[in-house]
Amino acid sequence: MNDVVKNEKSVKKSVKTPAKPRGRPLEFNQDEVLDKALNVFWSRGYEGTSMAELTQVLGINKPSIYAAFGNKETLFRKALARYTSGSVAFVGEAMQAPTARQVVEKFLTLAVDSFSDKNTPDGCMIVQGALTCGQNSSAIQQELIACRKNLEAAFNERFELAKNQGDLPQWANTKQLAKYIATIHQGMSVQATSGAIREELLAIVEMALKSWPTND
Amino acid sequence: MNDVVKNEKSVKKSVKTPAKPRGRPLEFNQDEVLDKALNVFWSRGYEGTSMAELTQVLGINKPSIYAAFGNKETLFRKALARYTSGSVAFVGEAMQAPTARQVVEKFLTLAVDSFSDKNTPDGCMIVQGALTCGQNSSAIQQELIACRKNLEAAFNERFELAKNQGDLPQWANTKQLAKYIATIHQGMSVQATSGAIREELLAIVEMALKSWPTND
DNA sequence: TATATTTTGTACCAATTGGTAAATAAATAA
DNA sequence: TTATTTATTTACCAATTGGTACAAAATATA
Repeated sequence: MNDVVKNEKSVKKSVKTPAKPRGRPLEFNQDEVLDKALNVFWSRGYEGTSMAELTQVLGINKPSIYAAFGNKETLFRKALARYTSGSVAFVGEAMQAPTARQVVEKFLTLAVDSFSDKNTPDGCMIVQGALTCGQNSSAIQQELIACRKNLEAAFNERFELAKNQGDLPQWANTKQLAKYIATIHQGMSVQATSGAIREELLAIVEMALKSWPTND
Repeated sequence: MNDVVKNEKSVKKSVKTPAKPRGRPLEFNQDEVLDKALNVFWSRGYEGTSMAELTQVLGINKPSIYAAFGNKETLFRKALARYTSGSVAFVGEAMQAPTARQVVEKFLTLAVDSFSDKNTPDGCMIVQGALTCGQNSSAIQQELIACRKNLEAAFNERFELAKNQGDLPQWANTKQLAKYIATIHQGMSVQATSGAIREELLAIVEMALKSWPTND
C-alpha cells in the first residue's frame, strides 16, 4: 500500500497538484485580497489609493503585499485584470446577442447593473481609475485609455458583423456608433459616481437607444 | 491747489481707485497666474497637481502663491471659478436659445469646441478634476459633483420652461432629459480626454440629438 | 531721511508617500 | 533533529507632500 500511495503522490506532484509548497504557507487568500484591493482602487482611483490604506483594508502588511503582487502599479494592474474578468465579464456575453441592437441594449443594461451594484463601488473602474493624474501615473492612465479604446474597437467589429448579417443598415457608420455607445457608457459611469440611481440610469439607456438606426 | 489735489485724492481713495497699495508691489498678474494654475488642475486633476509643479508652471514661489490665493484647496476653488466664468461661460449663453432643442444643440456643440480647444486641456475640468480621490480631497470631489448637479438642474428648469412655451411636448420628462444631456456631455468629456477629436465629438452630438422629443 | 507696509526668496518643517532590510516564525525535506 | 525555504513582523528608508518662518527687498507715507 505504501508503494501505491507513493506512486499516487509522485504522479500528482509532477502532473496535477503543485504539491505542498516548501516554506511557510500564505496566511491570506490571494484572490480575496486582490478583490479588496480592487474595491479600493475602484472607489478611490489609482492615485487616491495609498499603500497605507491598502494595508488596512487588505489586513496584511506591506511586505506581504509587495511579495505577493509586486509594487503599487502591478497590484493595480492585477486588480484591473480581476475587474475585467469579473465585474465586467458581461461584456463578452453581451457581444454574443443576436443583433447589434440587442448587443447594445444588453451591454448598457448590464453596465447599469454593475454601476449601481451595492456590493461594489459606483461607476466604472476603467473610467475613473485615472482619468487625470500626475506625471508619475501616466502609464496607468494610458493603460485605462487603451482599455476604453479596446472596448470601442470590439463594438465596431461587432457592428460591422451586424452590417454583413443585415441587422444594421448599410449606411450605418459603425465607428461612429461604437463611439456613441462608449460615450453613453462613460457618461453613465460619471453619473453613477455622482449619485445617480439604477432607475435613472435605465431611463438614460432607453433614451439613448431611441436613436439607434433601423433598416426601415 | 494743494487742497484741491488732496480732495481729489481722498475722494478717489474712498470711492473709486484703490490708490497705490502701501508695500512692495506684486510682481505677477493674478489673473494670468490663476489661468496657469487652472490649466494645470484641468489637465492633471486636483490630486495629480502638486504645489511643486504649480510653482514651476506659475513661475512664482510657494509663499507668493499662498499669500495670493490661500492653500491648495482655495487655489483650486478660485481656478474653478475662473473656469466657470471663462471657458464655460457659454453655458449661460446656450440656455437663452429660443427652444429647448436649440439650447441643447448649442450647449453640446460649444462644449465640443471647449473640449477640443487646442489652447486649453482636453475635456471638462468639472468632470475630471476629482472624479475619484483620496479621503483628504473629498471636499473638492463633492464640490465638483455639486457643479454637475447644478448644471443638470439648470437644464431641467430650462426644459420645464420649454414645456410651458410649447416647444417641448407635454409628455416629456424634463428631469430625464436633463440627465440624458448631462450624460452625453460627461461622456464626451471622457472621450476628449482619451483622444477623441472635434469631428468625432460632433458626430456624437448629432447622434444624441436624434432621440430628442418632438411634438409630432 | 526714517518708518511702516507688503512681497519676495531661501530655507526649512512635520507628515505622508511608495518601498525595503532584517530578524523571526512556520512550514517541508533530509 | 537539523537544514532549507518561504512568509510575516517590525522598523526603517529616501523622496515627496502641503505648508511656513524669517530675513531681505521694494514700495508709500511721514
